[in-house]
Amino acid sequence: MLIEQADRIWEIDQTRPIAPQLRRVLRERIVRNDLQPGRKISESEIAAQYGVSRQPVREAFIRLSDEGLIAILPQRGTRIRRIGLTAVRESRFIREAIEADIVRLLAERPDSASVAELRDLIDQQHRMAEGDPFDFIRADEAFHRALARSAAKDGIWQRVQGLKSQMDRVRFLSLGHFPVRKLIDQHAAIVEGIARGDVASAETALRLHLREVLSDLPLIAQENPDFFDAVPDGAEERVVRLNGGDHE
Amino acid sequence: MLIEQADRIWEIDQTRPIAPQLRRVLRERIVRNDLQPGRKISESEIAAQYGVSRQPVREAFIRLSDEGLIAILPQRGTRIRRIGLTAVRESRFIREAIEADIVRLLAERPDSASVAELRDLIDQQHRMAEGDPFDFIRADEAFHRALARSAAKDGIWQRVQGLKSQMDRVRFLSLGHFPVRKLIDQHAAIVEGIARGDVASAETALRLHLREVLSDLPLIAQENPDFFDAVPDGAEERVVRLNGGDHE
DNA sequence: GCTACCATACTGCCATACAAGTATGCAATA
DNA sequence: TATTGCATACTTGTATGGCAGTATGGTAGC
Repeated sequence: MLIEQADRIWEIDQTRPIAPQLRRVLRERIVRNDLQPGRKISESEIAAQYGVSRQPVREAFIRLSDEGLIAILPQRGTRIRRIGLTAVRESRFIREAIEADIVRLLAERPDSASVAELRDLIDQQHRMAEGDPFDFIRADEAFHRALARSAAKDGIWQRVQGLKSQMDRVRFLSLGHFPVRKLIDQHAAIVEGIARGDVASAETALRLHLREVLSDLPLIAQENPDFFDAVPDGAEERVVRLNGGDHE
Repeated sequence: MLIEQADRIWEIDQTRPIAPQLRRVLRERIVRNDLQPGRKISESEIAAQYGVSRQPVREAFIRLSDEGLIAILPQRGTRIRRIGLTAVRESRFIREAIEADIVRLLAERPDSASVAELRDLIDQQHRMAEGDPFDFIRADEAFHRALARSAAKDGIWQRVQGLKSQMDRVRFLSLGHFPVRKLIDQHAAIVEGIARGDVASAETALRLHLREVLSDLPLIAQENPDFFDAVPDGAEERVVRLNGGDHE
């Protein structure tokens, strides 16, 4: 289940509700940069492409627009939004805040079953460290989701996913060269913090981890200027100070 | 601006895009319990009511469904969702996490202009403490929004608003009897923590504040059983431990 | 060569029509 | 009386046509 529900996420099953399927497919195509930022799309174009009418396409567009993946300009057209540094950072900020509290919950009352499950997931990650980066991304996703579920906040994960799409676009741009080993080690640090009931260290580990993922965001933006909004340079990111170590 | 853009939020301006207006109006009606939980609504009913076609209504429904305010059952109908204790608590949890980090940011680098603005808002709240509860809710909202804007995370507030609707439904049920004075004092505690640069105390003040708002959630649910989902009692809420004061 | 104008094609938005599934009430039957 | 079957009136989902506003390319005028 972790590896593949993948078979053909790219096809539309005409016998089931079309609009939600389209939403999923289009989001995937955008996040994976198959539909490139700046490209114009239209309801009729996509409708023809998938052999459906414009109506479900429109409904998919609306949801994607809410997610910030496309921009609908009335009477002018619809286009894939470029990746906005601000949007990505805000998504990360929100996600860090939420997951930090989740991890604190877990560390305050460590649960051996959950810890075991998380360690299992990390083992899986080790095994696929050298393989397809896609698989690792899925594994990473499973890990973070497991964190939420362990804290009995599974419903929250669904909310978070809408935000995640912004970050995911960046991750798919940096597919090859992110430090898998390092990320796995950070996962492990989080879990061990939880297992020891060390709230502060678990929280710090998580915050560091989520910052790592986008640490070379400016670099990626420089390497793929066409995919990003004009960068308002000088606008440095403000993140909360980590609780460990430093003091006034 | 704080008091009234209110004139007639309940009317539809046929010359402007209809779907977004409908979304706003319907959300307001649901949050204020004008459209009561459990009630069945249909696209055609609402369409006739506002003198528009089904299409924009449908699009508004989709968005409201994403917010968790209504449930669309294909071929069966659409109904106003009852207030789910879990959904409310999850919304509150997320909001606490985000705003806690925002407050930490502010307290780490106190900005006299922002502090002055926040104090102004609190003065306004004092002046309208005895007045229409609606006005106080708006003032409270302005305060929390100002927090986000001061941290240069204004974009985040828009994301948070989607979650807030769940909490707002509860607030509108408890309109008369929430402790306005106490809430204002808590606002003040947050601001003074920020002003002193006391990160821990500001954060704690905010977390306490957001918990206060829903402290009598079970009571409200008991008093208005028709508005709430069947309560899975015994499921107590898990919140993160506050950093100040308490220890094992 | 340059500018202003206009026809045309295209867009998203809305209205309407049709399709398919579901609840409901009534009637026929056991 | 209780139950089954069906006609009917809903529901949402999808398709299609018309509308108003916008970009675009060519052309006429200078």
